Amino acid sequence: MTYVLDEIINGKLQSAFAALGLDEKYAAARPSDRPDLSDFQCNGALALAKIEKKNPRAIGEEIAARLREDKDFAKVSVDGPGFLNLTLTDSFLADVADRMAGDERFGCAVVATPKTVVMDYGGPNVAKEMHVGHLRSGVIGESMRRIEKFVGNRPIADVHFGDWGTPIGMILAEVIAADGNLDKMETYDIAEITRFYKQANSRCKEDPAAKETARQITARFQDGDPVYRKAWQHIRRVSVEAVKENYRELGVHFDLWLGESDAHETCFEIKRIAEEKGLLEYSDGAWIIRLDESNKPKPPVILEKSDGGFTYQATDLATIKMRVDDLHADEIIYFVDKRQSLHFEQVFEAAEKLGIAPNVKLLHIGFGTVNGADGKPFKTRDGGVMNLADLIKMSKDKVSESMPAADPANGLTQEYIDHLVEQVAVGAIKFQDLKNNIASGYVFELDDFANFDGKTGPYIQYAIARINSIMRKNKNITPGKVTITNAEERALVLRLSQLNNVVFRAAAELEPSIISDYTYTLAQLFSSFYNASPIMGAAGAEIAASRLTLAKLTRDVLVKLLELLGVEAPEIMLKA
RNA sequence: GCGCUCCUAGCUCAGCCGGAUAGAGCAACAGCCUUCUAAGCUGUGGGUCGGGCGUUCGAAUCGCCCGGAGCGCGCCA
Repeated sequence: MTYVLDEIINGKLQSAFAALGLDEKYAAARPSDRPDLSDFQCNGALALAKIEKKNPRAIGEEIAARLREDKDFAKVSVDGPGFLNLTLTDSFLADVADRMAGDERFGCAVVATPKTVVMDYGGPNVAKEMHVGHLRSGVIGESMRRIEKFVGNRPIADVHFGDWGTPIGMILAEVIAADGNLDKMETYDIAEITRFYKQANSRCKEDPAAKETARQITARFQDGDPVYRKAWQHIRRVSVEAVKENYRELGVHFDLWLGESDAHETCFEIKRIAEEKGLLEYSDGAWIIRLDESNKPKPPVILEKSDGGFTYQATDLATIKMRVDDLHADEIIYFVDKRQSLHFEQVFEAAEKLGIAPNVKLLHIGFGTVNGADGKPFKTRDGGVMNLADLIKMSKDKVSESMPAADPANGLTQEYIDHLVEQVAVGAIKFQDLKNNIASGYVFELDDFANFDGKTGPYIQYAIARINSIMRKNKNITPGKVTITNAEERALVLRLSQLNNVVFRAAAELEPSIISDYTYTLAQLFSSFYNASPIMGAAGAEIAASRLTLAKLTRDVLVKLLELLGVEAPEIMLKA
């Protein structure tokens, strides 16, 4: 039996409400907005008063009278217009901490009915260097995958590689233009292929004829031309290797490395279903599905272009069908730049009309862009897009500047320090990405790279490293039963007790920032505890044992939280 | 033109399915290292929540209007 604090407190409220014949729907507690008055508050009396046309304070007092009989509450009061303020006893809270410390899930529940959640993030493309946009998608998606898994769902992450569209034709055209044919293709590595793509990209922007050639080659390639397909396989393989290396460094995991190409055959099926359902329409040489325009004008979904190639809307629909049929998805979640929201609205509506995803929840979680100081999407000095590898390198360079030298005196090897630099640098980048709401973008300040103070990944890593140090230096003490001896300890335990609530809210709202925010405040409370509650100088062995339990529990919870964010926790963290 | 999103402290952001005294980080200022890591802690200052009207006992939160910013709108993905 898991021990979930919110359920226990809500349970107490529910029985009080039920005993008074009040609707239990309003018997919900939440962390108090007024920590000076209470640990938890319940605003149910206010809502009930409106419905039952009674005085909210009178209802509140009736409920309070019941709750006061419960010895777990130190104080129950009705304040203001009818807020129910609940304060737990120190011994009850101490017991919560003991139970959390004794449970490998720290008192967190698991969902009653696990869902299969297909998660689509990353979305890198063949031959293109990964940039900060891919970073956000990967970092956010990876965190949500871990959160889904922790609460008991079955996430399946698919990278959904962009390996099928016009860029392929562009590269092929560019190589043919350079070499006369594709014979040398297999000798090109990722750097050369990327160079071909960049050239092709600027050529197609300037020259409509080049664009047309690329389009024709794309169509023939998709149609199955063996020479083109062979060249494509090389491009894809080399690109996947490069992308995997990028994601390995970031700690972003995928269960499936499928791509748009894998959906190609199913595109024909989508077209057939559309035809069967009478949804397919021929318009300006293209095959389209018209959408409902009664609410607002919405462009139609184009399945097949006038040149015969399928669009990415077609491949997205085909991919939905495959995820439903083959992976048995209950939910499909896309973590893609919010500028693509119209695309997903269109695709989801078409999927509904086609009936290819019955009872499957389709969600687009749109995230904001990474911006420069001017508030516009981040660009490098020469106006290009900041690529991911450069970004990571810049962060590492900054972290390296403040690293101590490897030295037998501090017990650190060069190998450890190199690893630490990576953990801190990547942790800083990822936390930055996860600390605000997904939908809001953030400003990427190069100058702030040297600064790891305040609400940052390294701050939390540092808190963990300090606890590790405490554990090392107090090996002779055995963690014991928790006793609350001061305000800092109480505040820490109270915050710890909200873990389950936080994790499930993050899962329900698909919002890792709920976790990053909680993680930060927990680390903050630990820092205060650290100053107020010494273990070595504790007044008595029992207090020392209690504090050691709190320190260890906090450390374990912080490590778990960072794990849910996809951030690593170094064992030792030193600065020069 | 149509649609979507946003406007909260000097800066970057939380809070938004109505509740009490609107919070944090950075920056600024003042303190704290002979004691478990100062990437830390403690404190101070800083707000017409873009503006207006409305709904409500109660609005940063809900509705409408206005102003400002960004993004997106059939054959790129």
